[in-house]
Amino acid sequence: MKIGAFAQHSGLSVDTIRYYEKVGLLKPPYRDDGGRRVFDDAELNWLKFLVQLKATGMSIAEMVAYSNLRNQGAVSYEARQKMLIEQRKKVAIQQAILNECALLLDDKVTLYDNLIVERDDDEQKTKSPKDTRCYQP
Amino acid sequence: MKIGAFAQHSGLSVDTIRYYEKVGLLKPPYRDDGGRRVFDDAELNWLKFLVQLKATGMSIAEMVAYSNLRNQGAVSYEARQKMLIEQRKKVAIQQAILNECALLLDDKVTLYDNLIVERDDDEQKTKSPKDTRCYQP
DNA sequence: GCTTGATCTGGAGTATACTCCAGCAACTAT
DNA sequence: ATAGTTGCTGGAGTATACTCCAGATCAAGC
Repeated sequence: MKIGAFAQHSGLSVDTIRYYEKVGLLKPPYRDDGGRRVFDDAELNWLKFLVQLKATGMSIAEMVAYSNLRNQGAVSYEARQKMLIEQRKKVAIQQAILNECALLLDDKVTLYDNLIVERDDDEQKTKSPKDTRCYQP
Repeated sequence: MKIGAFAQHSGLSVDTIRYYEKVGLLKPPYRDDGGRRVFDDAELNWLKFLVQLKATGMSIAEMVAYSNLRNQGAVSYEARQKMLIEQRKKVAIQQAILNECALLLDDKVTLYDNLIVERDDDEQKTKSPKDTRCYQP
């Protein structure tokens, strides 16, 4: 598949694909007669994996390190696994932080419900104190 | 408290504190006789909240927008609540993505366990094929 | 008094990860 | 055949969020 389709299937832009190739995340692909890049499904799966690593907060530099290990073949299994274990730990930390923040946001949203009610109550009282008394004859 | 202590309590650097003030996340603090910033606990709590918003992936620009609403007082309750609800949704999405990535990483780590065993089996066979036959006399 | 460490200002510099552009080549549909 | 789309390269530019620096001031301990 050509770079446009490759980009679309991965959710990245064409420029980003070329950038990823330049920094070493993607291996230089086969070129057709016209000098255009042609990517295969294996490379698409690899790129999708990179996108997921990125979603975990891994930097390009780290992904390049992983990519280089991958290019060394079976001898780097341990090193690669170690990197993934490290990243897994970071994900756990991020998850904990996000869970905390989710609770905080929920609390704050509830708090604003209360603040809005209080504010509007005050407004009522200030504007026409007699109105409130209508309901307590 | 002075900027050094303020920075330490918030987990940010002194430079970052001044940067946050410059962009409008922190209001210009009281200055002592020597012209030094003096922060109070209320501002520390606000900053800690900002740090948590940042942890949810909110950008500085969005935080400034929120901060500006806050400075308008009670009239912006609804607008602020709306922002927090939006951010809460983004957090839910991030959580879903992270959960998926956590599963992926766990799978990959297990996969590497298997790959390592396979690789070492192959190595055994290649090096001394008789060895494997020892256990099948 | 003097040194040391914290703080000040304004502005420049950095890291990361893209993103865009000019100018050209090649494929594709009409 | 021609117009439009896609792709190419090399390099410059951008957005974000800091981070660092020079040169000065100020407070506190010896």
